[in-house]
Amino acid sequence: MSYSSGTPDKKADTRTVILNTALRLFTQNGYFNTSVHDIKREAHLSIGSIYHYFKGKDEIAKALYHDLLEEMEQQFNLIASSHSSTHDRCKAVVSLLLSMTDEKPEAMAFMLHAKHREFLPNETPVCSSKPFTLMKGMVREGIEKGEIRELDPLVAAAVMFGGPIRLIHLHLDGIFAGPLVRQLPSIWDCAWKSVSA
Amino acid sequence: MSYSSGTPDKKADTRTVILNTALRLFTQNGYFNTSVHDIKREAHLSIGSIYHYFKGKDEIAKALYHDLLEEMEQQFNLIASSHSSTHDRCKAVVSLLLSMTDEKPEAMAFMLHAKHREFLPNETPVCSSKPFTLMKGMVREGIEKGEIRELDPLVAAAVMFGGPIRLIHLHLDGIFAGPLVRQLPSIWDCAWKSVSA
DNA sequence: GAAGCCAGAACGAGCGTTCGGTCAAGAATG
DNA sequence: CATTCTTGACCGAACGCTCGTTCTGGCTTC
Repeated sequence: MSYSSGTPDKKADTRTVILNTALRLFTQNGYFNTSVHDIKREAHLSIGSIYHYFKGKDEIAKALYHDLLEEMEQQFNLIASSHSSTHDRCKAVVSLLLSMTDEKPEAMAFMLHAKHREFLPNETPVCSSKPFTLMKGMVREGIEKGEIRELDPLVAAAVMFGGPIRLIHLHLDGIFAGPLVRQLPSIWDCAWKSVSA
Repeated sequence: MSYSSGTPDKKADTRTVILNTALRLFTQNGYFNTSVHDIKREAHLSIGSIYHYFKGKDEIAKALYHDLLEEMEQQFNLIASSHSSTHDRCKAVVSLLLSMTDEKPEAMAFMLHAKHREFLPNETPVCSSKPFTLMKGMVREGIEKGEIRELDPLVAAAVMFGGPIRLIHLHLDGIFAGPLVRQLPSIWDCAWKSVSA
Protein backbone atom coordinates (compact mmCIF):
# COMPACT_ATOMS: atom_id res chain seq x y z
CA MET A 1 0.00 0.00 0.00
CA SER A 2 1.84 3.07 -1.21
CA TYR A 3 -0.67 5.92 -1.04
CA SER A 4 -1.29 7.65 2.27
CA SER A 5 1.65 6.34 4.24
CA GLY A 6 0.37 8.32 7.20
CA THR A 7 -2.49 6.06 8.14
CA PRO A 8 -1.41 4.30 11.29
CA ASP A 9 -3.92 1.55 11.85
CA LYS A 10 -4.96 0.43 8.41
CA LYS A 11 -4.86 -3.06 9.79
CA ALA A 12 -8.36 -4.19 10.55
CA ASP A 13 -10.26 -1.01 9.89
CA THR A 14 -10.83 -2.03 6.32
CA ARG A 15 -13.64 -3.93 7.93
CA THR A 16 -15.22 -0.80 9.33
CA VAL A 17 -14.76 0.99 6.01
CA ILE A 18 -16.77 -1.78 4.41
CA LEU A 19 -19.41 -1.62 7.12
CA ASN A 20 -19.74 2.16 6.96
CA THR A 21 -19.95 2.19 3.19
CA ALA A 22 -22.48 -0.62 3.20
CA LEU A 23 -24.57 1.12 5.84
CA ARG A 24 -24.64 4.27 3.76
CA LEU A 25 -25.58 2.51 0.55
CA PHE A 26 -28.11 0.20 2.19
CA THR A 27 -30.01 3.07 3.75
CA GLN A 28 -29.64 5.27 0.69
CA ASN A 29 -30.70 2.83 -2.00
CA GLY A 30 -31.88 -0.21 -0.12
CA TYR A 31 -30.26 -3.59 0.34
CA PHE A 32 -31.42 -5.04 -2.94
CA ASN A 33 -30.46 -2.01 -4.97
CA THR A 34 -26.95 -2.16 -3.57
CA SER A 35 -24.56 -4.63 -5.16
CA VAL A 36 -21.29 -5.81 -3.69
CA HIS A 37 -19.67 -4.14 -6.67
CA ASP A 38 -21.25 -0.86 -5.59
CA ILE A 39 -19.74 -1.24 -2.13
CA LYS A 40 -16.40 -2.07 -3.69
CA ARG A 41 -16.52 1.05 -5.85
CA GLU A 42 -17.62 3.41 -3.09
CA ALA A 43 -15.19 2.02 -0.53
CA HIS A 44 -12.26 2.08 -3.00
CA LEU A 45 -11.59 -1.57 -2.35
CA SER A 46 -11.54 -4.73 -4.35
CA ILE A 47 -14.02 -7.53 -4.47
CA GLY A 48 -11.44 -9.87 -3.04
CA SER A 49 -10.87 -7.60 -0.09
CA ILE A 50 -14.52 -7.51 0.78
CA TYR A 51 -14.88 -11.27 0.54
CA HIS A 52 -11.80 -11.61 2.68
CA TYR A 53 -13.61 -9.99 5.61
CA PHE A 54 -17.14 -11.19 4.98
CA LYS A 55 -18.50 -14.47 3.75
CA GLY A 56 -21.07 -12.76 1.62
CA LYS A 57 -23.34 -9.79 1.17
CA ASP A 58 -25.81 -10.94 3.77
CA GLU A 59 -23.00 -11.33 6.31
CA ILE A 60 -22.30 -7.63 5.97
CA ALA A 61 -25.92 -6.81 6.71
CA LYS A 62 -25.96 -9.26 9.58
CA ALA A 63 -22.84 -7.72 11.12
CA LEU A 64 -24.34 -4.23 10.86
CA TYR A 65 -27.58 -5.42 12.38
CA HIS A 66 -25.90 -7.10 15.33
CA ASP A 67 -23.43 -4.31 16.00
CA LEU A 68 -26.09 -1.64 16.01
CA LEU A 69 -28.52 -3.60 18.14
CA GLU A 70 -25.83 -4.39 20.64
CA GLU A 71 -24.83 -0.77 20.93
CA MET A 72 -28.41 0.19 21.50
CA GLU A 73 -28.88 -2.51 24.07
CA GLN A 74 -25.93 -1.21 26.07
CA GLN A 75 -27.40 2.28 26.07
CA PHE A 76 -30.72 0.89 27.23
CA ASN A 77 -29.13 -1.00 30.07
CA LEU A 78 -27.29 2.14 31.08
CA ILE A 79 -30.58 3.99 31.15
CA ALA A 80 -32.26 1.27 33.18
CA SER A 81 -29.52 1.37 35.79
CA SER A 82 -29.31 5.14 36.10
CA HIS A 83 -33.01 5.90 36.47
CA SER A 84 -35.43 4.39 38.94
CA SER A 85 -38.93 5.49 37.96
CA THR A 86 -40.63 4.20 34.85
CA HIS A 87 -41.35 7.77 33.82
CA ASP A 88 -37.68 8.75 33.87
CA ARG A 89 -36.54 5.58 32.17
CA CYS A 90 -38.98 5.81 29.32
CA LYS A 91 -38.31 9.50 28.84
CA ALA A 92 -34.60 8.75 28.65
CA VAL A 93 -35.29 6.07 26.06
CA VAL A 94 -37.29 8.45 23.92
CA SER A 95 -34.61 11.08 24.30
CA LEU A 96 -32.00 8.58 23.23
CA LEU A 97 -33.97 7.51 20.19
CA LEU A 98 -34.43 11.09 19.06
CA SER A 99 -30.83 12.14 19.57
CA MET A 100 -29.51 8.99 17.94
CA THR A 101 -31.66 9.78 14.92
CA ASP A 102 -30.17 13.25 14.77
CA GLU A 103 -26.63 12.04 15.14
CA LYS A 104 -26.61 8.80 13.20
CA PRO A 105 -29.64 8.85 10.93
CA GLU A 106 -28.29 6.08 8.76
CA ALA A 107 -27.80 3.70 11.65
CA MET A 108 -31.29 4.48 12.86
CA ALA A 109 -32.77 4.04 9.43
CA PHE A 110 -31.12 0.66 9.09
CA MET A 111 -32.47 -0.48 12.43
CA LEU A 112 -35.97 0.91 12.32
CA HIS A 113 -36.76 1.41 8.70
CA ALA A 114 -35.30 -1.49 6.83
CA LYS A 115 -37.23 -4.66 6.24
CA HIS A 116 -34.71 -7.10 7.59
CA ARG A 117 -37.08 -9.96 7.05
CA GLU A 118 -36.54 -9.67 3.36
CA PHE A 119 -32.79 -10.01 3.37
CA LEU A 120 -32.08 -11.61 6.74
CA PRO A 121 -34.81 -14.23 6.90
CA ASN A 122 -33.14 -16.15 9.70
CA GLU A 123 -32.65 -13.24 12.07
CA THR A 124 -35.04 -12.38 14.86
CA PRO A 125 -37.17 -9.40 13.81
CA VAL A 126 -36.32 -6.00 15.29
CA CYS A 127 -39.42 -5.91 17.41
CA SER A 128 -38.39 -9.11 19.17
CA SER A 129 -34.81 -7.97 19.71
CA LYS A 130 -33.35 -7.24 23.11
CA PRO A 131 -33.79 -3.45 23.05
CA PHE A 132 -37.44 -3.75 22.20
CA THR A 133 -37.94 -6.40 24.82
CA LEU A 134 -36.36 -4.07 27.35
CA MET A 135 -38.75 -1.30 26.35
CA LYS A 136 -41.71 -3.59 26.85
CA GLY A 137 -40.28 -4.69 30.18
CA MET A 138 -40.05 -1.10 31.41
CA VAL A 139 -43.65 -0.52 30.54
CA ARG A 140 -44.84 -3.71 32.23
CA GLU A 141 -42.99 -2.74 35.37
CA GLY A 142 -44.59 0.69 35.22
CA ILE A 143 -48.01 -0.91 35.15
CA GLU A 144 -47.20 -3.10 38.14
CA LYS A 145 -45.94 -0.11 40.09
CA GLY A 146 -49.06 1.85 39.24
CA GLU A 147 -47.27 4.57 37.26
CA ILE A 148 -49.01 3.47 34.11
CA ARG A 149 -52.67 2.60 33.72
CA GLU A 150 -53.80 -0.99 33.53
CA LEU A 151 -53.44 -1.88 29.91
CA ASP A 152 -52.13 -4.71 27.84
CA PRO A 153 -48.37 -4.08 28.18
CA LEU A 154 -47.85 -4.43 24.46
CA VAL A 155 -50.58 -1.93 23.73
CA ALA A 156 -49.18 0.49 26.29
CA ALA A 157 -45.69 0.18 24.83
CA ALA A 158 -47.01 0.64 21.31
CA VAL A 159 -48.87 3.77 22.29
CA MET A 160 -46.10 5.35 24.35
CA PHE A 161 -43.26 4.72 21.91
CA GLY A 162 -45.39 4.72 18.76
CA GLY A 163 -45.59 8.49 18.59
CA PRO A 164 -41.86 9.15 18.87
CA ILE A 165 -41.04 6.29 16.51
CA ARG A 166 -43.56 7.61 14.00
CA LEU A 167 -41.94 11.03 14.15
CA ILE A 168 -38.57 9.40 13.57
CA HIS A 169 -39.94 7.66 10.51
CA LEU A 170 -41.30 10.92 9.17
CA HIS A 171 -37.95 12.56 9.79
CA LEU A 172 -36.02 9.79 8.05
CA ASP A 173 -38.41 10.07 5.10
CA GLY A 174 -37.59 13.74 4.86
CA ILE A 175 -41.09 14.87 5.77
CA PHE A 176 -40.34 16.30 9.18
CA ALA A 177 -37.34 18.62 9.03
CA GLY A 178 -35.15 19.98 11.78
CA PRO A 179 -33.48 18.35 14.76
CA LEU A 180 -35.71 15.91 16.59
CA VAL A 181 -34.35 16.45 20.10
CA ARG A 182 -35.97 19.85 19.99
CA GLN A 183 -39.32 18.07 19.95
CA LEU A 184 -38.55 16.01 23.02
CA PRO A 185 -40.51 18.14 25.54
CA SER A 186 -43.71 18.27 23.55
CA ILE A 187 -43.64 14.74 22.24
CA TRP A 188 -42.76 13.25 25.59
CA ASP A 189 -45.53 15.23 27.19
CA CYS A 190 -47.95 13.66 24.71
CA ALA A 191 -46.53 10.19 25.04
CA TRP A 192 -46.68 10.17 28.83
CA LYS A 193 -50.16 11.67 28.95
CA SER A 194 -51.39 8.82 26.81
CA VAL A 195 -50.58 6.05 29.29
CA SER A 196 -49.89 7.59 32.71
CA ALA A 197 -52.14 6.55 35.54
CA MET B 1 -60.93 -22.00 -23.46
CA SER B 2 -62.36 -25.40 -22.67
CA TYR B 3 -61.76 -25.99 -18.96
CA SER B 4 -64.31 -24.75 -16.44
CA SER B 5 -67.10 -23.70 -18.72
CA GLY B 6 -68.89 -22.29 -15.70
CA THR B 7 -66.77 -19.18 -15.25
CA PRO B 8 -68.80 -16.33 -16.61
CA ASP B 9 -66.50 -13.33 -16.70
CA LYS B 10 -63.04 -14.66 -17.43
CA LYS B 11 -62.61 -11.64 -19.61
CA ALA B 12 -60.54 -9.04 -17.84
CA ASP B 13 -60.22 -10.56 -14.44
CA THR B 14 -56.95 -12.16 -15.36
CA ARG B 15 -55.67 -8.75 -14.40
CA THR B 16 -57.02 -9.02 -10.89
CA VAL B 17 -55.69 -12.55 -10.59
CA ILE B 18 -52.26 -11.16 -11.36
CA LEU B 19 -52.72 -8.31 -8.89
CA ASN B 20 -53.96 -10.55 -6.09
CA THR B 21 -51.19 -13.05 -6.58
CA ALA B 22 -48.58 -10.33 -6.73
CA LEU B 23 -49.94 -8.69 -3.58
CA ARG B 24 -49.72 -11.97 -1.74
CA LEU B 25 -46.20 -12.71 -2.87
CA PHE B 26 -44.95 -9.18 -2.40
CA THR B 27 -46.12 -9.03 1.20
CA GLN B 28 -45.08 -12.60 1.92
CA ASN B 29 -41.58 -12.57 0.50
CA GLY B 30 -40.96 -8.96 -0.44
CA TYR B 31 -40.85 -7.29 -3.82
CA PHE B 32 -37.27 -8.20 -4.60
CA ASN B 33 -37.64 -11.81 -3.53
CA THR B 34 -40.58 -12.20 -5.87
CA SER B 35 -39.80 -12.80 -9.52
CA VAL B 36 -42.24 -12.43 -12.36
CA HIS B 37 -41.74 -16.13 -12.89
CA ASP B 38 -42.98 -16.71 -9.35
CA ILE B 39 -46.12 -14.72 -10.07
CA LYS B 40 -46.57 -16.68 -13.28
CA ARG B 41 -46.29 -19.97 -11.41
CA GLU B 42 -48.61 -19.04 -8.54
CA ALA B 43 -51.22 -17.46 -10.75
CA HIS B 44 -51.18 -20.37 -13.23
CA LEU B 45 -50.51 -18.02 -16.09
CA SER B 46 -47.80 -17.51 -18.62
CA ILE B 47 -45.12 -14.89 -18.76
CA GLY B 48 -46.63 -13.56 -21.94
CA SER B 49 -50.00 -13.14 -20.35
CA ILE B 50 -48.61 -11.09 -17.51
CA TYR B 51 -46.69 -8.86 -19.87
CA HIS B 52 -49.83 -8.47 -21.91
CA TYR B 53 -51.54 -6.72 -19.02
CA PHE B 54 -48.57 -4.95 -17.45
CA LYS B 55 -45.57 -3.28 -18.98
CA GLY B 56 -43.28 -4.70 -16.34
CA LYS B 57 -42.87 -5.87 -12.80
CA ASP B 58 -42.84 -2.37 -11.39
CA GLU B 59 -46.07 -1.55 -13.18
CA ILE B 60 -47.76 -4.31 -11.21
CA ALA B 61 -46.55 -2.80 -7.96
CA LYS B 62 -47.56 0.65 -9.12
CA ALA B 63 -51.07 -0.50 -9.98
CA LEU B 64 -51.44 -2.14 -6.56
CA TYR B 65 -50.16 0.96 -4.83
CA HIS B 66 -52.52 3.30 -6.64
CA ASP B 67 -55.57 1.07 -6.34
CA LEU B 68 -55.12 0.60 -2.62
CA LEU B 69 -54.39 4.23 -1.88
CA GLU B 70 -57.39 5.34 -3.88
CA GLU B 71 -59.68 2.96 -2.01
CA MET B 72 -58.37 4.27 1.26
CA GLU B 73 -58.80 7.87 0.19
CA GLN B 74 -62.45 7.25 -0.61
CA GLN B 75 -63.01 5.76 2.83
CA PHE B 76 -61.33 8.76 4.42
CA ASN B 77 -63.48 11.19 2.51
CA LEU B 78 -66.55 9.27 3.58
CA ILE B 79 -65.44 9.59 7.18
CA ALA B 80 -64.76 13.29 6.85
CA SER B 81 -68.23 13.91 5.46
CA SER B 82 -70.11 11.78 7.99
CA HIS B 83 -68.52 13.12 11.17
CA SER B 84 -68.20 16.72 12.25
CA SER B 85 -65.92 16.83 15.29
CA THR B 86 -62.23 16.15 15.04
CA HIS B 87 -62.56 13.60 17.82
CA ASP B 88 -65.12 11.55 15.94
CA ARG B 89 -63.31 11.80 12.65
CA CYS B 90 -59.97 10.69 14.00
CA LYS B 91 -61.53 7.89 15.98
CA ALA B 92 -63.27 6.69 12.85
CA VAL B 93 -59.96 6.78 10.99
CA VAL B 94 -58.26 4.70 13.67
CA SER B 95 -61.17 2.29 13.67
CA LEU B 96 -60.94 1.97 9.92
CA LEU B 97 -57.21 1.32 10.02
CA LEU B 98 -57.61 -1.41 12.62
CA SER B 99 -60.50 -3.15 10.90
CA MET B 100 -58.82 -2.95 7.52
CA THR B 101 -55.78 -4.63 9.01
CA ASP B 102 -57.97 -7.41 10.34
CA GLU B 103 -59.80 -7.89 7.08
CA LYS B 104 -57.11 -7.30 4.48
CA PRO B 105 -53.77 -7.65 6.21
CA GLU B 106 -51.91 -8.08 2.96
CA ALA B 107 -53.25 -4.87 1.50
CA MET B 108 -52.39 -3.04 4.70
CA ALA B 109 -48.93 -4.54 4.83
CA PHE B 110 -48.28 -3.44 1.28
CA MET B 111 -49.37 0.10 2.01
CA LEU B 112 -47.82 0.65 5.43
CA HIS B 113 -45.03 -1.83 5.68
CA ALA B 114 -43.39 -1.99 2.31
CA LYS B 115 -40.54 0.27 1.37
CA HIS B 116 -41.98 1.60 -1.86
CA ARG B 117 -39.06 3.95 -2.25
CA GLU B 118 -36.87 1.02 -3.09
CA PHE B 119 -38.92 -0.32 -5.94
CA LEU B 120 -41.05 2.64 -6.97
CA PRO B 121 -38.51 5.47 -6.80
CA ASN B 122 -40.67 7.83 -8.82
CA GLU B 123 -43.81 7.54 -6.74
CA THR B 124 -44.76 9.91 -3.97
CA PRO B 125 -43.99 8.30 -0.60
CA VAL B 126 -46.90 6.93 1.43
CA CYS B 127 -46.62 9.62 4.04
CA SER B 128 -47.14 12.30 1.43
CA SER B 129 -50.07 10.54 -0.20
CA LYS B 130 -53.61 11.86 -0.10
CA PRO B 131 -54.86 9.72 2.80
CA PHE B 132 -51.99 10.82 5.01
CA THR B 133 -52.46 14.41 4.00
CA LEU B 134 -56.10 14.12 4.96
CA MET B 135 -55.14 12.78 8.37
CA LYS B 136 -52.81 15.69 8.96
CA GLY B 137 -55.52 18.07 7.79
CA MET B 138 -57.98 16.69 10.33
CA VAL B 139 -55.49 17.24 13.11
CA ARG B 140 -54.69 20.78 12.02
CA GLU B 141 -58.37 21.61 11.97
CA GLY B 142 -58.71 20.11 15.44
CA ILE B 143 -56.01 22.43 16.72
CA GLU B 144 -57.69 25.46 15.17
CA LYS B 145 -61.02 24.52 16.71
CA GLY B 146 -59.39 24.03 20.10
CA GLU B 147 -60.19 20.34 20.37
CA ILE B 148 -56.48 19.52 20.27
CA ARG B 149 -53.70 21.26 22.16
CA GLU B 150 -51.44 23.74 20.42
CA LEU B 151 -48.75 21.60 18.88
CA ASP B 152 -46.91 21.32 15.63
CA PRO B 153 -49.63 19.65 13.52
CA LEU B 154 -47.20 17.06 12.25
CA VAL B 155 -46.11 16.20 15.76
CA ALA B 156 -49.71 15.95 16.93
CA ALA B 157 -50.60 13.72 14.00
CA ALA B 158 -47.56 11.54 14.61
CA VAL B 159 -48.44 11.11 18.25
CA MET B 160 -52.13 10.46 17.78
CA PHE B 161 -51.83 7.99 14.91
CA GLY B 162 -48.38 6.68 15.83
CA GLY B 163 -49.68 4.40 18.55
CA PRO B 164 -52.33 2.69 16.44
CA ILE B 165 -50.00 2.40 13.49
CA ARG B 166 -47.31 0.92 15.70
CA LEU B 167 -49.76 -1.68 16.94
CA ILE B 168 -50.66 -2.48 13.35
CA HIS B 169 -47.01 -3.01 12.56
CA LEU B 170 -46.62 -5.32 15.54
CA HIS B 171 -49.68 -7.24 14.43
CA LEU B 172 -48.45 -7.59 10.85
CA ASP B 173 -45.12 -8.80 12.19
CA GLY B 174 -46.92 -11.50 14.11
CA ILE B 175 -45.98 -10.10 17.51
CA PHE B 176 -49.39 -8.91 18.57
CA ALA B 177 -51.97 -11.61 18.05
CA GLY B 178 -55.75 -11.43 17.95
CA PRO B 179 -58.14 -9.09 16.18
CA LEU B 180 -57.11 -5.45 16.38
CA VAL B 181 -60.57 -3.91 16.43
CA ARG B 182 -60.96 -5.33 19.89
CA GLN B 183 -58.24 -2.93 21.02
CA LEU B 184 -60.00 0.11 19.61
CA PRO B 185 -61.49 1.38 22.90
CA SER B 186 -58.27 1.24 24.88
CA ILE B 187 -55.95 2.40 22.15
CA TRP B 188 -58.19 5.24 21.12
CA ASP B 189 -58.50 6.30 24.72
CA CYS B 190 -54.71 6.53 24.90
CA ALA B 191 -54.35 8.26 21.55
CA TRP B 192 -56.90 10.93 22.33
CA LYS B 193 -55.55 11.55 25.82
CA SER B 194 -52.17 12.28 24.32
CA VAL B 195 -53.26 15.30 22.29
CA SER B 196 -56.68 16.46 23.49
CA ALA B 197 -56.92 19.97 24.88
C1' DG C 1 9.06 -18.22 3.24
C1' DA C 2 4.85 -18.35 5.60
C1' DA C 3 0.69 -15.73 6.56
C1' DG C 4 -2.34 -12.35 6.07
C1' DC C 5 -4.19 -9.10 2.87
C1' DC C 6 -5.61 -7.44 -1.47
C1' DA C 7 -6.52 -7.31 -6.63
C1' DG C 8 -9.56 -8.27 -10.45
C1' DA C 9 -10.80 -11.47 -14.24
C1' DA C 10 -14.12 -14.93 -14.81
C1' DC C 11 -18.25 -17.79 -14.05
C1' DG C 12 -22.76 -19.44 -13.60
C1' DA C 13 -27.31 -18.73 -12.01
C1' DG C 14 -31.31 -16.01 -12.01
C1' DC C 15 -33.59 -12.13 -13.36
C1' DG C 16 -36.76 -8.97 -16.23
C1' DT C 17 -38.04 -8.65 -20.64
C1' DT C 18 -38.76 -9.59 -25.71
C1' DC C 19 -40.77 -11.67 -29.48
C1' DG C 20 -42.61 -14.80 -32.72
C1' DG C 21 -46.29 -17.39 -32.52
C1' DT C 22 -51.18 -20.16 -31.57
C1' DC C 23 -55.91 -20.00 -30.89
C1' DA C 24 -60.74 -18.58 -30.55
C1' DA C 25 -64.23 -15.39 -31.56
C1' DG C 26 -66.27 -11.70 -34.16
C1' DA C 27 -66.68 -8.64 -38.13
C1' DA C 28 -66.49 -8.05 -42.87
C1' DT C 29 -66.94 -9.74 -47.38
C1' DG C 30 -68.65 -12.59 -51.18
C1' DC D 1 -73.93 -19.64 -45.39
C1' DA D 2 -69.05 -19.97 -46.22
C1' DT D 3 -64.90 -17.38 -46.42
C1' DT D 4 -61.36 -14.45 -45.19
C1' DC D 5 -59.62 -10.82 -42.11
C1' DT D 6 -58.93 -8.77 -37.65
C1' DT D 7 -58.39 -8.54 -33.00
C1' DG D 8 -57.02 -9.58 -28.53
C1' DA D 9 -55.83 -13.05 -25.03
C1' DC D 10 -52.42 -16.07 -24.09
C1' DC D 11 -48.12 -18.91 -24.44
C1' DG D 12 -43.15 -20.03 -23.61
C1' DA D 13 -38.45 -20.39 -25.55
C1' DA D 14 -34.80 -17.45 -25.66
C1' DC D 15 -31.89 -13.28 -24.80
C1' DG D 16 -29.03 -10.06 -22.54
C1' DC D 17 -27.56 -8.49 -18.49
C1' DT D 18 -26.49 -8.06 -13.65
C1' DC D 19 -25.39 -10.04 -9.58
C1' DG D 20 -23.06 -12.75 -5.89
C1' DT D 21 -19.35 -15.45 -5.58
C1' DT D 22 -14.96 -18.02 -6.64
C1' DC D 23 -10.33 -18.43 -7.76
C1' DT D 24 -5.68 -17.63 -8.89
C1' DG D 25 -2.03 -14.96 -8.19
C1' DG D 26 0.80 -11.04 -6.36
C1' DC D 27 2.15 -7.95 -2.63
C1' DT D 28 3.57 -6.78 2.05
C1' DT D 29 5.24 -7.80 6.62
C1' DC D 30 7.41 -10.34 10.07
